[in-house]
Amino acid sequence: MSSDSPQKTVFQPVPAQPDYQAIQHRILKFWEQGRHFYRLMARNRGNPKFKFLDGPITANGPMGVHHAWGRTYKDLFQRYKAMQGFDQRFQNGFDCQGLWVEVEVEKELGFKSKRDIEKFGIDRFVEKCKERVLRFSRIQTQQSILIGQWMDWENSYYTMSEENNYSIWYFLKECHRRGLIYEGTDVMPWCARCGTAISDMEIATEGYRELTHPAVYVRFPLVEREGESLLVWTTTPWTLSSNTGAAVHPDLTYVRARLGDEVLILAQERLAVLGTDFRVLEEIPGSELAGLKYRGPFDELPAQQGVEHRVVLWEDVSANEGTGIVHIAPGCGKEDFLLGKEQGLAVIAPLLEDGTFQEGFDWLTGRFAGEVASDIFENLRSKGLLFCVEDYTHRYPVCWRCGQELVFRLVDEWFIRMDPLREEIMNSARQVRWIPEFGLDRELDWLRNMSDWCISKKRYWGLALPIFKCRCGWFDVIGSREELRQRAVAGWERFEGHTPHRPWVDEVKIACPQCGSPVSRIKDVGNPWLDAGIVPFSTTHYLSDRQYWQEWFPFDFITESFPGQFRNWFYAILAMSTVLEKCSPFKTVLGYATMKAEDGREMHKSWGNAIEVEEAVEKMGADVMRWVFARHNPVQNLLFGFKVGQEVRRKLLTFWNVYGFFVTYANIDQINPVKLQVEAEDLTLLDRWILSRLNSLVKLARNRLDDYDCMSVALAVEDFIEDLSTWYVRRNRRRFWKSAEDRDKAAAYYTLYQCIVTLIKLVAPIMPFITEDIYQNLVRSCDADAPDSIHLCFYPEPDEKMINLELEREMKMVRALVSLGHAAREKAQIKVRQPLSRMIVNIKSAGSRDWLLPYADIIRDELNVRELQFADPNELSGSGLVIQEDEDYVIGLDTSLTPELEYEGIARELVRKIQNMRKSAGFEVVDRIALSCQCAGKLEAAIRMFSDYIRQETLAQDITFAPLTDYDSVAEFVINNCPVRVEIKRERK
RNA sequence: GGGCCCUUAGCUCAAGUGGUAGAGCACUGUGCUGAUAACGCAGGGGUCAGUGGUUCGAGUCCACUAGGGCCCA
Repeated sequence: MSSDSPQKTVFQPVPAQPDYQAIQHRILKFWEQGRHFYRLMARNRGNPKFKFLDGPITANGPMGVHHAWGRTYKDLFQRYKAMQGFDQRFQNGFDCQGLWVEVEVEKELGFKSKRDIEKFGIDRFVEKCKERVLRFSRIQTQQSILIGQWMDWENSYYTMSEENNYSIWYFLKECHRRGLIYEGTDVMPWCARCGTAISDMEIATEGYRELTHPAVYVRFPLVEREGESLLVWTTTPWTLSSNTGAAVHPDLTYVRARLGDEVLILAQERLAVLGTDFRVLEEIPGSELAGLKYRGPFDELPAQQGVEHRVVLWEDVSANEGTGIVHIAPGCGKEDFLLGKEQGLAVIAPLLEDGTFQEGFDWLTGRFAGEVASDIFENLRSKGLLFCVEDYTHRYPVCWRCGQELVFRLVDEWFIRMDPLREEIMNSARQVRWIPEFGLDRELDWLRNMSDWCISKKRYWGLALPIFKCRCGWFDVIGSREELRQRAVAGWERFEGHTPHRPWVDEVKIACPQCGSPVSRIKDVGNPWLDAGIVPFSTTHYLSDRQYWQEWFPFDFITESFPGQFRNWFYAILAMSTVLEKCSPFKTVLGYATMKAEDGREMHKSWGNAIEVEEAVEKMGADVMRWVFARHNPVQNLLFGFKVGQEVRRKLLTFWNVYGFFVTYANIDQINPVKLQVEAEDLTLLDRWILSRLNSLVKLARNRLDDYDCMSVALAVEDFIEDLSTWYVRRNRRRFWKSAEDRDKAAAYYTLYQCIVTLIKLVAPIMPFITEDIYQNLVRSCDADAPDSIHLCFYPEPDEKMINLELEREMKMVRALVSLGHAAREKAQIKVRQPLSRMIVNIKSAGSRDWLLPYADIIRDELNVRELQFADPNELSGSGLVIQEDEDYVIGLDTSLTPELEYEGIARELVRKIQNMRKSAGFEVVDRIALSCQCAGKLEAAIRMFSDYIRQETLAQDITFAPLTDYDSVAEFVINNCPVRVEIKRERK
C-alpha cells in the first residue's frame, strides 16, 4: 500500500467474500458489450451440431424460481456443448395461445363471462391477449438473462406465429387425409365460467380437488309393483333431471327389504343404509333385475316426455358406496354416456354452455346446475321420492385455470382418432432415452390409456382450427394459407393482412362441393398442446425450408419437469411427429421433479414461502442458485430456499478463499503464471496428487455431462474443492510464504494456478458469472492471447498421464492416518503447536509399509512430530504412549517433552501471539517490525534458542529484551507459566 | 382396481456395474489463527421402512407388506 513501494500487482485483490450482486451486474454488462454469446455462436457455426429443443414457457406472467431450475439445466448443457464447439441454435420458445391467457386478460378487464368478451369485441380481445403475451415474454426474457441463461433472445419462437399456426394446419390436414379427424358427440368435463370443454390432458395435470357435496338417496318407484322402489344414490343431484336408467351389477346380490310400509331394493352389502328396522323379503341376483321399468324422478318435465326408464346391467357398479344401484344420466357423465349408448338408453342433454338448464326443464330452466341441489331435494321430498341426504367428500374435477367446479355436458367437439396411432406413438416413445428410465413406463402407460384427442375449444384466443363444416354435413380441413386463398369464395379481402386468428379468419368462406352453399369455419379454436406440439417442425421450417429442417431434426435433447408433461408436451410432440414423420422428435429427455418450498410445502405467496426469481438472484446470487439446482438429484423434489442457498454459498466460499489466497501471494511475489517454468521433476508429491485429482475430475465431468448428469459433477467438484482447500493449500502454505524464489515455489504456484483455472472452466457452464469474473482476473490479466471470455474457452480435457489413482488412494490413507494422529493429540490434550518427538505407526494390513515412506514428511509436518517410526502392535502396548486405533492403523504418540521441544513449543506460541498483534494493529503482510519481548527464565531461553525462527516468521529485524522507545502495539501474555510483555513497531522502509 | 416413484443420522441429502454405511446442517468438546463474519480435528447419534428370498457377501437384485407421493380407470 505504501506509496514508496511502487509494486505493480498482476491481479486485482480479492475481497473476503464475493459480491454476487456486483459481479452479476458487471459481467452482464461485459457480455452485452462484448457480444460474447453471438461470437460463441459464430465460432461454432458449421461444426457438428448439438440440437436442443426448448419446451415453450407460457408467457402469461413473470416466471418463477421453478422455471429457473429447468432453465439452469437447459443453459448448462447448452453451454457445455458450446464449450466443446458444437453448433447450436440456442432458440428459446414462448407458449402464447390458449385459455390461460384469456382468463388473465378477462381478469384485467373485469369480465365475468363469454358474453362480456363478445360485447367487448373479439378482435379487441384477441389483440389484448397478444399484447399480454408480448409483455410477459419480454419480462421472462429479462429474467432469464438475469439468471445467466444464454439464448439467442432476438430469435425466440412464439407459438402464436403464423409459421406455427400454419404448421398445425398442415398437420391437421394430414390427419384428415388419413381419416383421423371427426366431430363427435361426447360428454365432456365442462367449465361453465370459461364456457369450454376441458380436455382429459388438462384435468390430469392439476384438475382435481377434495370437495364435499350433498349426496342423496332417492326412490325410483317400480312401474308394475306398487309400493316398491329402487333405492339409488348420487352425488350430483342436478343430473337426476336427466335420468334415463339405473344400473346394477349382474353378479351382486340385491334384496327386497320391507321398511315401514314400503319395499326398497338395494344391494345386500348396502343394507346398512336402511338402518335396523327392516326385514329382508327376498334375495335377487342383479342379473334378474335387468329390464325392470321404473318411474323417473322428474318424469313431469317436458324434456322427460316419452322417455322409458329401465334397469340395465353394468360391470362397473360397485357395492362400496351408495346402494349398489347407480343412477344413469347419459347426457351428464362420460361413463353414463358410453353405457347409455351400449344399452340404448335415451339421452337427455340438460345444460347450456353457461351451465344453466335449457328449455324443457320447467322450473329448472335458466338456473345454474351447481346451485339447485337444495331445491331438487325439496322437490323430491314433496313427491315422496327423497329417502335421505348426507355429506360426501370426494375428489372432484375443477377447472384448472379458474377453479370452477366442472360439470359434465353433452357437446359436439372435434377429435383426432388415436387408436390407429397408438402403437406407432408407443414405438416412437421407445426410441427415446428417458432420464430417469421410468419415464418410458409412465409415457407408455399414458399412451395405452389415452382416449381420442379433443382438439377443439369454444373460445377466442388460439389456433383457428382450419375445419370448415357445411350445414349439409360435409366438412373439410384446410392445410395452408395458400389453400384457403384458392378455395375462398368470400371474405378473403377482410382476412388478408391479418394473422390466422379469430375473428378475421372467420370472414373467409369456401364452397361446399355437395350442396354449393358457402361454408364457414367452425367457431372453435384449437387445444393449446397442438401449439406446443408442432414446434419441432415449425421452428425448423419444416414447410418452408426442408433442407434446414433435415439438418436440425430430430433433436438430441429436451428437458422439462416430469409431472404433467407425459400427457402434455411429451405426448403432443411425440404424437404430432409420429403422424408427420413416424419417429420421435427427440432422442433424449431429462425429466426433473417438482420444486417445493424449504418447509416441504408448496410455494404460495399467501403462505410467505414463495421466492421470486429476482429475489433469489439478489439475495443468494444467480450462481449459487444455479449450483443448488445443478447439485440436486432431478428425480427428487427440490426443497428450495435460502437455507440451502446459504449452505451452498459456504461451500463456494471455500473455493473463493483458495482463489483469494493465490492472488494475495502471487501479487506479493509478482508471479506471472504464464511465465512460470516448471519441469516435471519440480512437482512435489502433493503437487502430483492434486493434479491427479484435478485430471480425474475433468475426466469425470466430461463423462457425466455427456450423460446429462450434472449432479455427479457438482458433488465431485465440491469434494475436490474440499481436498484443494483443506489439504493441498493447508499443507503447502509455507511454500507460498517463503522468501526464496526457487523452483519449488514456482511448482506450487503453477500447480495451484492450474487447479483454479481448470476448475473455473469446468464449472463455467453451471456458474457463468463468478467463473467469468475469476477468469478475467486470473487469466485475461496476464495472457492477452487467451479468449476474452471464459465461455469462449474450450472445455478442459483430461491429461491421462497426470492421473495416478494409486497416489490418490494412498493420500486418502495418509489423511486417515493424520486424522488418527489428531485424535491422539486430542486425547492427550496437547496442542499441535507443541512439537513432539515421535509417533509410532502400525499398519494392520499384512502388505508392505514402504508405500507410506514418501508421505512421512507430510505426516510429520501436519502432526508436528519429529520422527515417524514403524512398529508391531505388541511393542505399542504398555509403552506409555498415547494409543489411538482405527480399522487400518494403530498409532502411539510419544508425549514426553525434552527442554528443546518445550522451547520450540513456546516459540511457536509466541509467534502466533505476535502474528495476532500484527494483524490487529493493521500491518500489511510484508511489513517488517521491531520486536521487544520482555521476559525471563524459560521464555527467554526459548527466544534465544529460536530467535531466527521467530524473526523469520514475524518479519522482525531484531529481537530485544529491552523496551522499545516507541511502539505501535503492546500486549502481555503468560506462556507456559512465564509472563511476557511484547511490543511491536512497524519499521519505516 | 391398475401403473410409476419414494422411504438411509434430529433435518436436507450422497452412496455408477452387489464388497466392512457417508457428507452438510444442527448439537457437544477442542484446536488453529495473515484463507479469518472463515477453517481444522474429535464426539454422540443408523436394526439403510418391514419380512422373506438369490448370493461367499444386499442400502444396492427379486417377491411380498406397510407408509408417503404422482398418475390412470
